[in-house]
Amino acid sequence: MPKLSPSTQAARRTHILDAAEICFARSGFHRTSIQDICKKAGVSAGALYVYFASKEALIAGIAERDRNKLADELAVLAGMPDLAAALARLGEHYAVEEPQHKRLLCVEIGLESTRNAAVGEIYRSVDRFVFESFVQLFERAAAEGRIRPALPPAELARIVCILGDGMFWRRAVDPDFDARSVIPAITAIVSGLLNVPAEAETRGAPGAKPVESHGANA
Amino acid sequence: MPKLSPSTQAARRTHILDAAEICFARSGFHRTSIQDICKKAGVSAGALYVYFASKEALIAGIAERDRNKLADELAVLAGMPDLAAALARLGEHYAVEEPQHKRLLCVEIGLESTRNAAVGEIYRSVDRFVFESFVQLFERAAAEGRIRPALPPAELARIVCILGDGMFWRRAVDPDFDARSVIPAITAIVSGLLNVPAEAETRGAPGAKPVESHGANA
Amino acid sequence: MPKLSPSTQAARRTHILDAAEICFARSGFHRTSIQDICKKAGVSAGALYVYFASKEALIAGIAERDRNKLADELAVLAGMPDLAAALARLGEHYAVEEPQHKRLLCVEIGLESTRNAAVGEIYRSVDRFVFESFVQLFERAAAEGRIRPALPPAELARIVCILGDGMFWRRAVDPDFDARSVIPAITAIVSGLLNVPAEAETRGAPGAKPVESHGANA
Amino acid sequence: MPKLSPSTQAARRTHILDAAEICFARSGFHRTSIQDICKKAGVSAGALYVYFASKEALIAGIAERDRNKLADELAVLAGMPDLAAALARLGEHYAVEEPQHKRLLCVEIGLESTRNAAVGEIYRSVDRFVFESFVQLFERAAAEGRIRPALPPAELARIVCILGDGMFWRRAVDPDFDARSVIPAITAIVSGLLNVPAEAETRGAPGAKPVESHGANA
DNA sequence: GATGAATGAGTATTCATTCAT
DNA sequence: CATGAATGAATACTCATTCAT
Repeated sequence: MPKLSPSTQAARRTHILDAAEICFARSGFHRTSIQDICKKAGVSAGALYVYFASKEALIAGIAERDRNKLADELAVLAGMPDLAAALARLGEHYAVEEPQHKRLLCVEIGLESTRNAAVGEIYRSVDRFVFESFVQLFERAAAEGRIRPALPPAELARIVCILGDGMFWRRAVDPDFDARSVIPAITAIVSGLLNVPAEAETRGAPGAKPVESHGANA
Repeated sequence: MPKLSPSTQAARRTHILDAAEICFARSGFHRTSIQDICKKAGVSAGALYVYFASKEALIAGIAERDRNKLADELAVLAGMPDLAAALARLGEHYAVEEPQHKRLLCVEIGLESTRNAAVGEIYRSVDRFVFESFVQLFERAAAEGRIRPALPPAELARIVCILGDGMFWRRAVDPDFDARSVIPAITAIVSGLLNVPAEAETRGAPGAKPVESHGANA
Repeated sequence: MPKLSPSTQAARRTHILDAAEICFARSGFHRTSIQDICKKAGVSAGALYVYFASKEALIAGIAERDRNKLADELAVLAGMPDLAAALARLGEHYAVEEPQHKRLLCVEIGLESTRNAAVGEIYRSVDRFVFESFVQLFERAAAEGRIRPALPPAELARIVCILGDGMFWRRAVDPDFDARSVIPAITAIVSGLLNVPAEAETRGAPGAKPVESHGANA
Repeated sequence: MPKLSPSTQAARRTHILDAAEICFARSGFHRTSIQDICKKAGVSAGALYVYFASKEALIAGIAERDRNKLADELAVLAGMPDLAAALARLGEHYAVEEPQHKRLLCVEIGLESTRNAAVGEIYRSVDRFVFESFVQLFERAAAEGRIRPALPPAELARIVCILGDGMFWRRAVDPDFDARSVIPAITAIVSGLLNVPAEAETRGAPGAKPVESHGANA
């Protein structure tokens, strides 16, 4: 077998990561054995170790791929004109559409990031990127007059992150949680914070009104 | 040998749970060995197995104790007259005062709850209790005119939970997170949602103003 | 099972070392698996690891025991009045009586001592002890007029060691080697080097004469 | 693909053996992996297996080459007129000049010879050759009156071998051993055993004097 | 002939759990 | 009740060897 083409190698890596992701999500990093992953991937232990130097490297690989996907998606979002709609879309995606196994994986990665230097590095770098993206998004939108927030962009970003984290955690851990039904209220809160001027409101985030109304009569 | 008095037994159990909690928080459930816990507790393996039938039982014991403490604290909260202040106090407690190791433990428990029936039972029952407590709290406060929320109590409770979850997750996983600096804004959001009538505002949740102000100029 | 008495513990350790010694001698350190030793000792893997922290520790334990035995035997020798007889006895013991497996073990230890710090430490410390013992032996004997060597004690010790090493190596590695038949000639050489005065010669190492005779007419 | 010329094949074999020798000497036969050797030789695993059927064959190849070199060197020696000088030269070469890694390799080979039939065959055949060479050397020298040993040639050969073995072992295993400083005394012993007639002594084996002198004053 | 990815049995070590004392 | 030695299956990882390209 001569040297595999880089694309084949990458495909092999991806295939193993896919299998590992499923196993890790199902049982957690530390209750998943290398053999489990090999079986799932239909690959021998030796072959796996051609692509990943250790179980740690596999975990880091999973974390990296997952986090990079998040970063990519956020980058796409940053280009959308309607900020509130984009955020609603993001929430919808992560809290409703994404399959349960990905969410558990995400908790697993976050937890691992506190105890594993390599994963921690990856995790925090993406976390910083997400935060910075939000800050820039808000700064630009404010500069262009699309929003008039009462809070500075960094604080706004913090709160948006916390709301996202809360949705994500609840969604991961509470099987009865109906994300769809809270998204309107959450969106309304965010809209309120962003304080989108009336003339800019084209389609109105559903549920935005309540917040504004009670804000008005406070 | 005469049977140990129930109180001695309970003390022993508590002592072992304390040791387990520290170990579990430090290394996670599945990277902590029974021997680690025995060493920490200064107890032999045989003795540990007198009080806990298995490692699973120990994990469930930790989960139960942790969740019950949360439930207890919430029950105390329910008796406080000033709702917004009570919530701010709760947030302060969990997001600022509580030591890091407890927070990681909590993530660990939540994650375990998705894969371990016993822990899941405990976890969800407390989760339901917390939710119901909030609902009742809000219902009572609304009935008594202390708050005038635009949203129904259940939705309100959902959002408060999500905010709490978000703070807790971020606090567990992000070493740079400064909970104290976001609490005012969070409190303002909640106050906005609760819509505390002007005459009821005794001390004003710090940061409540911003939300109201920008709500006003929406 | 309460704490085993120290003597029982020591017996257990010895039992495992015995099994390990046989296995190591038979197949070498690195072709012997822990399971081989467990089987030979009739002990589970877990039990073995109660007494030895690692395979390395087991190897070091073997080396230590073997070297200490050598040191002990040499100490006994040092007390014997007839030096030449004592050396002949030592040679007889190591080159003839000792079972083959012990000799291979010894080569294994020597080789390991060049690549394993712990074993190296043990090995060299005993080596130094052996050398120093010989030096002192010769110094005392010379001071008391029992020998009149032409070489200084240290050089004498060096050569005796080399002769011993040569016998031991050959005995370990050459299945046809008849140690018994060369001992007389070796003894004669050593006697010649020690130059035992005529009146002191009680039993005359066989073959001593030739060396002296040709020494005399050189 | 056309068959490689025999000389190219031999060169490849030699190249691989060179790499293997370095690796084996550094880490021992059983802690050296085929991959280590491939890396050192800059050759793929598949290519290595074209030239050597197995790791065993590689070890045997190393043993064979090493032993044959020894036999060759001894054959050269056999042609030298001055026996004592030739022996001193041989000792000098193996105990002083030869690099440490070769000596460890030699111990490794000797040890392996006791457990591996193929290596054992090679090892013992060279050992016999060395012994027989010495015997013939001594017989011829005695017949020609160049030496007048008190011992029969075979015993003489045995002792010379033992002295050589002792030097080699010590040199391999004792980092502080100063071979050069003992060679005179060893040479003196051998000269004494050979009993070179006075008129034959042309240049005197270095260090021969000491033995003679103390022989004289016995 | 050469490559190097793949195999899969084998390795040292750990660990939840038991049970003789 | 308490002890801690003992169990033995399970784990991550290695490595001699093969073989499709």
